[in-house]
Amino acid sequence: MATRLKDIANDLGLSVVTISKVLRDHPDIGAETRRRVLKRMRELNYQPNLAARSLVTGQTWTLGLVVPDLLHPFFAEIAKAISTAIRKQGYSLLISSSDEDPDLEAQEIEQLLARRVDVIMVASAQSRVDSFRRIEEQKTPYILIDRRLEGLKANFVGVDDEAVGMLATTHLLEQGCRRIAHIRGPEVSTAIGRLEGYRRALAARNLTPLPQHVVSLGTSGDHRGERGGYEAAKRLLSSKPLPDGIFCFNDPSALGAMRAILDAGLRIPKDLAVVGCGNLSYSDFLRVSLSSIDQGSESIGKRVADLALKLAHKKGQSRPKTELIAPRIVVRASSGRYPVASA
Amino acid sequence: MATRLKDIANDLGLSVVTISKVLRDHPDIGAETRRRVLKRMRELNYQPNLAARSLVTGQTWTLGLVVPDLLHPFFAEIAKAISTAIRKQGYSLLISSSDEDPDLEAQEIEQLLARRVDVIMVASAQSRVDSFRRIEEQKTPYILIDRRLEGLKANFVGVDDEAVGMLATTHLLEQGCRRIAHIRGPEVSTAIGRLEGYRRALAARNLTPLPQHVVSLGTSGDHRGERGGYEAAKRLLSSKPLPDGIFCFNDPSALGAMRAILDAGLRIPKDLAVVGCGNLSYSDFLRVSLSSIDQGSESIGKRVADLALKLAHKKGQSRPKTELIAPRIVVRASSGRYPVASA
DNA sequence: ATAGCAATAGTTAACGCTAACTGCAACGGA
DNA sequence: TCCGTTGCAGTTAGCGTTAACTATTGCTAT
Repeated sequence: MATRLKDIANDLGLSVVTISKVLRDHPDIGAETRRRVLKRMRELNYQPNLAARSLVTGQTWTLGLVVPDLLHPFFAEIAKAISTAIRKQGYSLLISSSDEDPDLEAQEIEQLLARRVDVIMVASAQSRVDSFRRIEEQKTPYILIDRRLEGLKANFVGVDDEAVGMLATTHLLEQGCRRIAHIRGPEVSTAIGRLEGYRRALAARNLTPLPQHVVSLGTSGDHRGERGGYEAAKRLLSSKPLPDGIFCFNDPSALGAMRAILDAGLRIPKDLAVVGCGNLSYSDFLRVSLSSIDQGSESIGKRVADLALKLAHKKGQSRPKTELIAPRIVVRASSGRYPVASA
Repeated sequence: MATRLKDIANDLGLSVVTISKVLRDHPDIGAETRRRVLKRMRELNYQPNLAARSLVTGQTWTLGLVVPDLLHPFFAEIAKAISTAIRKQGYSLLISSSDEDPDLEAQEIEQLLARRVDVIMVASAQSRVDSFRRIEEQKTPYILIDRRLEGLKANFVGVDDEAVGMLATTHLLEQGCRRIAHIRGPEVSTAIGRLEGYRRALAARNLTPLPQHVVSLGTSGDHRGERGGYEAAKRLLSSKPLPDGIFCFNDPSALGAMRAILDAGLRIPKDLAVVGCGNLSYSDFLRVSLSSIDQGSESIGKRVADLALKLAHKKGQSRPKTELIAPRIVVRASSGRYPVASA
């Protein structure tokens, strides 16, 4: 069916190895022979069988990526950036979506190990490290994206979540908010980091958050958090004293929260300012455009890719690297500095 | 490093083939032997080397997907649905984003061919069929998603674009619009089909669109079409007579168009009703929530996956299949039936 | 002349797995 | 008793490629 080295070798009266050497730019081939071989390769549209090559070299020229949700623009953008960056080097990308399910994620990681991908990249939904120990056993390099795991010394690329929390909270403080609430995410490093940043920003002004002003999204409901944000905000709206600003774990939860606030007849940002995190593409078109922390997903993707390529090429273990991306804030109507559509 | 069949065979004093047979549930293995082998496999955490297996079977248990843009929720959802559906059968998904660039897409297809994926699935940004002829040469089954190509008899799964155009336009007619404009997309099958549906819906009421009421998004600008929609709408707003309804090729262009309309001081839907296509996730949260045609991307993904699995298993060629998904309309504020936020 | 080397091409074996066939013992029916 | 069958395991060969040697020239330096 497909052309093999052997076909070219037969056509030209050469040995298979000679053709293979031409393919790999091996020095000990004469100019004329090389020319003939290359010509015939083009004619037959030769494509090396990567399975065969992998079998002997141990490299697959394939990287594996596991994300919690491909639909989430944050992860989609990372995936896209990785794909673009590695393409040039001849690598392909095996992507799977774990649906935020730790078991599914573990299963996917096993798949990637079975396929002997050169590097595994995971934005993990797990809290246990078992899967990663398995990866280490197989001596496959891996990179954690966005979320870290306790007790795991691994390569990591992600946003500086504490900086995220501080940036958002400090911004709200600067807008004049004094009773700032936080809708926090699940028990993963990102949520913990943002919560910590929120606390530290308040502490820097000698403020302490009221217990009833830190509520959790909960794990129930839709995966993106709109519903969770809606309900968390409703709880905040019935708390006393009423908060005058909310820093939301992510943009979907911020959208949910804004809906709850508007439904309750309050004004954004006049009565309550809102800041999200993620800076989703459609923020500009919202009823009240959402201020948000940009996590630089494209740059995360790019740096994951660069690190992955580095790991793919060097054989031995190397000391785990941590790359923190600095977040930046994009201020829109929901936190007040600009004209407000809903006012 | 990783466990091989040979290791298990040595441990148990059996031959490699016996182990391989257990692995594949071959009948001629005794119950006791099978038990011992399975036990040892679990202990050693055995994972078959898929490269080796592929080499001998000719199957890679890998499917390839090329989309124009992973960030676009339509394609992201398709990718996710495919990934979920094929996982259960032990297949993995190689995904690449062509960035709407025909040359890049052709290159990616070559990559997938070199990797001998079992089925190639493409939402194509190409207008030429060369790449697909290449796929046919290699006798790899393939499926076109969403966009068809002229002169290509291929498996196709996508929304019925003419129905999309008719649905949107008929809806606007029912809302009382009489001068309905269309912001059309590029010269690909989807845009052509929707335009055709738009024309037919009008024709069914003995209406003909004015030439100045069919404007093109253009290829320039950002890939999602917000900017294009904005500018196309501005052209429409300076045309005479002013349209009273716009059917937009996709949601981003509808968002752009809505911004242009609001910027011009007009009201949606009172002065101008707008319908998009794609039913993006955040439609509920927009300044004016956008009526949109839902293309059933999840069901497209599911059906692509099912078809792909079928193609992967049967060896011979089979007659190309076409599966058309029926679109449905989701009516929101931008086309009037519901209370309007911006009014 | 002739060891020694560079330049070029070929030989051999192996990567880990599976398809197809062969071997052998035990059993049952004629 | 003998043969055919059935149940179970092993042997052989090959998938397409590459790593690591080996072989054959012809040339240069001694």
